[in-house]
Amino acid sequence: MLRLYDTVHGEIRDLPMRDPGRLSMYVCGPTVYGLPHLGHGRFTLVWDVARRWFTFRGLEVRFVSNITDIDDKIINLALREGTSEEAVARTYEDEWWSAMAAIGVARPDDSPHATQYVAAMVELIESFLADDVAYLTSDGLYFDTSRVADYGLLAGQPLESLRAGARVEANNEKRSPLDFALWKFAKPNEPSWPASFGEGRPGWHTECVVMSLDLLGDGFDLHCGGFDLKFPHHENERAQAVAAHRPFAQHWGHNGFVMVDNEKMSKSLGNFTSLTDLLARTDARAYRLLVIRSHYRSPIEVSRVTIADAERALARLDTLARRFDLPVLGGEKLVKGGDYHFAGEAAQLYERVCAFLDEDLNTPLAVAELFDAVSAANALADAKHEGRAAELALCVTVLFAALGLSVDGGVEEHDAEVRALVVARDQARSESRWAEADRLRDELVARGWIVEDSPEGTRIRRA
RNA sequence: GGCGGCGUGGCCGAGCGGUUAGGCAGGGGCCUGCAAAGCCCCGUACUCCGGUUCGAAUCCGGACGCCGCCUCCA
Repeated sequence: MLRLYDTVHGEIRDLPMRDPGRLSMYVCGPTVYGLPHLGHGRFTLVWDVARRWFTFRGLEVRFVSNITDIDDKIINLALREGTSEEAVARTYEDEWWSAMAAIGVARPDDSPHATQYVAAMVELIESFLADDVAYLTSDGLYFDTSRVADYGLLAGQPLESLRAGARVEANNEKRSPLDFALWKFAKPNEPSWPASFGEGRPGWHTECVVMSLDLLGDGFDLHCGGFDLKFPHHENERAQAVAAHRPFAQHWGHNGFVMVDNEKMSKSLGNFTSLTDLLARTDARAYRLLVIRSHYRSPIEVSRVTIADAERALARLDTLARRFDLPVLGGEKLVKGGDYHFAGEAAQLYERVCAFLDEDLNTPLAVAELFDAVSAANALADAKHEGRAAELALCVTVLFAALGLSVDGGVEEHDAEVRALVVARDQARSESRWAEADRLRDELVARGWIVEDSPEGTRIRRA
């Protein structure tokens, strides 16, 4: 049974399924006005891992994640750079998808754009006006949060207490500081859409509720995002669904932040590293390993030290792949558990890892178990139990692949000149000309190779 | 001010009542022509102060420190 922590109930619960065997999942996506940073990388990795694991376990997952392509930040950037909002959104959406591809996050089944859903949003807002749940101010339409009885459910506190904690608002026409913009009237030269209540653009909270319900339907299963979206974003999405009398997400999942020097990484703090920068100097798989080594709800510390640490751990896995000549699995194609059957130690490993992951995606325990299995496989092979060792090693790669981590021994290209050095070294070694062998090794090292001896002779790989 | 969370060995990071988490780094050994890789062994850690218990990192109370949300935010 697959279980997952649910924010509303504050406990781990069975994963709900409106249709047994099929899981509908919505993850709040990015606003495309800048390069994706490590925080975006974490939330996409976390939910990509979840999606992959649920798929591995036999569920048919429908995974939807939006692109917010109209927003104040986009407008401001377009103004600053003297370009159009469309151009800004397109540029950074392209950056987004290439970063996602680079870190191995599989494409959503649907990635709706806010600008494609404006008409539906207008319709929803009209119904709010009709029901007196929305009201007009000079700069737009607002949602009256007092009309939702259980407002504050996701925040975990009652409306009154939220209201008391709210800071000073710029807009004093709001009835409550908690009320939020459904629609912002267009200012000169801003992109806008027609609406019966006045030309303008939608507020952020309205798009996700409209798109998720449209694509996944009433009462869809799972709605996910970062902890910071819990309130007010998810609260407000939910409030609108309630006001529209539509059953909303049955289960809410939230992931922890990426921390830098014990502070949340965010654009507003300016302490972020873009994924693009990270990928320029790091194997993307190391970041995934770093992410799955801790629990998805915990904060993770990301620094050159922790990334380097993960890179070395990853090298240990790749070494295993090289030793056992393991297939490279994973990638864009999601792995299904039903395709594999294991015996002996591998079967036991499989059971244990599944038990950990089925219970609130406990990736750190699963990873620890898998690293134990790496040692075990090597030890078995050292003891000449080749068959058992190979089976266990294969199971390790299958389970890592299930989490989207491709263990890869990496066959690397080398030219004839390098090849000649390797051959010459093997020759020297076979004749016990050690000084010559060491000289040839030094030469290979100088060309950027790591040299290892094996029963089959000199093996090299990129340093 | 309200709500939530956290403080674990050199670092990262699990565990949440009794048994080695795991990784990285470090030390010793085996293997190796020497290495590398691999294997084996090693640190005996849980902010502090009380309490509950036969037994607490794990439960309760308090103190201190830190973080997050309440405003755009993954």
